[in-house]
Amino acid sequence: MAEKVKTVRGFRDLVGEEARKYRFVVDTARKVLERYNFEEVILPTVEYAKLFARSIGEATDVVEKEMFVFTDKGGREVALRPEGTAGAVRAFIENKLYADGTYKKLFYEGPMFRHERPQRGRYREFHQIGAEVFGTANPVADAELVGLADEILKTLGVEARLEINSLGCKKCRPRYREALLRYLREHEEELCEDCRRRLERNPLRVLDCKVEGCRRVAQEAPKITDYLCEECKTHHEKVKEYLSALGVEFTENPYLVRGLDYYTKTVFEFVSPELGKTVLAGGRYDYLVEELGGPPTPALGFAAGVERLMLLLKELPPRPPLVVVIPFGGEEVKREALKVARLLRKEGVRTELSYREGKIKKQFEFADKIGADFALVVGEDELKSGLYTLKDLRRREQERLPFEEVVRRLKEASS
RNA sequence: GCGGUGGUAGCUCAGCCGGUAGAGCAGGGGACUGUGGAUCCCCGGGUCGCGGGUUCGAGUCCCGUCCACCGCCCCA
Repeated sequence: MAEKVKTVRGFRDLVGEEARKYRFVVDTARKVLERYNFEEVILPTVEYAKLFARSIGEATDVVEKEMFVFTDKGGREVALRPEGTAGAVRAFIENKLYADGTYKKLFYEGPMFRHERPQRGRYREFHQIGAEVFGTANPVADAELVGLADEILKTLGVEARLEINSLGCKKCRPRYREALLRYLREHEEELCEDCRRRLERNPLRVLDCKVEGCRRVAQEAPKITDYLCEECKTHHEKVKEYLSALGVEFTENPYLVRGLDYYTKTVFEFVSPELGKTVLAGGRYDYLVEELGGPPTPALGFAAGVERLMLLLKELPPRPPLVVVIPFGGEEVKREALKVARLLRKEGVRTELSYREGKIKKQFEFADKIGADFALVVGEDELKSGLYTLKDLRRREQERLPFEEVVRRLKEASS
């Protein structure tokens, strides 16, 4: 045999049940999003690399070491998108979606790419379904967006606990950063190696380090919520108030910081206790549109990890019942079976026409093997009498029925 | 990127101190000439992940490499 070509590391096929799970997650999320009047945008997978550097942040891990970057034939640096928000913002600006002066609610879905070590629930090509709201600073939007996320997870039957925090704005975050940095410097020798490195670059990250010593230091660290300016504080209080009004349960986590630079004010994460991983996360990014060359536009959004949600699905909705049409006999029978199968499909019945030849026993074995619920025998006797043999393979009972009755029964079973 | 575990039949795995590969399930055929999940009989199937080394001889030992999984970092 010739050499087998395999998938690239971290890339994979979704086959059979995996494909159905993927579809179920995406379709379910889409239905909820459409009920909230979000509109789909279909975005490119490749963007100029600088888009991500400027939005996510030069110094973040995602940009620094996880992007698939390459040079195109014109010598431009392009990248496979590592997340969806940057592209959505770029599209919002490029298509001038701000022009009518209202706010815009968009969603997208598709593959993202990060060059990381693959493991369970983490692949180099993974999929996200994301939602973005452009053009409102109203905390009602924050609460409703989180509520929407909550509804998607509940509809999927996925359990996750919600954590929220506020990261402040241009006015208050620098003040907090200074205070935190001062505090962390005093305790530098208690921090792990990684965190000492983080100190200058991204001191907020130290707060959610899992190393014992760092956690102790973080416990006593100044909390951002104590440093919020009036506007941010009010915003944060309102978001919590509205969430409670919606009946969405949450816990406040002052150490929740997120790894991307563009966040302001509200940030949130839904964490699955079963996976020990975040399945959906997002927040507000009030300066990003402006920073990417658009008009000043407050905005917020989230992204859900499709693969992670797939791992948490308890059950898939069943496929509709399957009938196998079994031709038994000569050419005339095959012609009839072709027509019969087509008519059944036209009536909405999931139908497989058996291409097997030979003993009828083999035909039934085939029907059984592919998981059929019914077998419909089209043989010489059926042609003569006009009565078709319909067998319920689960109950192991069969009847000879006129075609109209066969259709009626199968349609009923399919509904 | 770092650490750990593992790759043997389609699948799950066994294979001892190195002596040239096995089980169960799955698959194909039959017992059973228009009826499937049970039973019995028969059968096919393997570059032991890949490359190199040690050895008279390597699935087994050594080195490298690829891949998967788990943890770390990070993240959806």
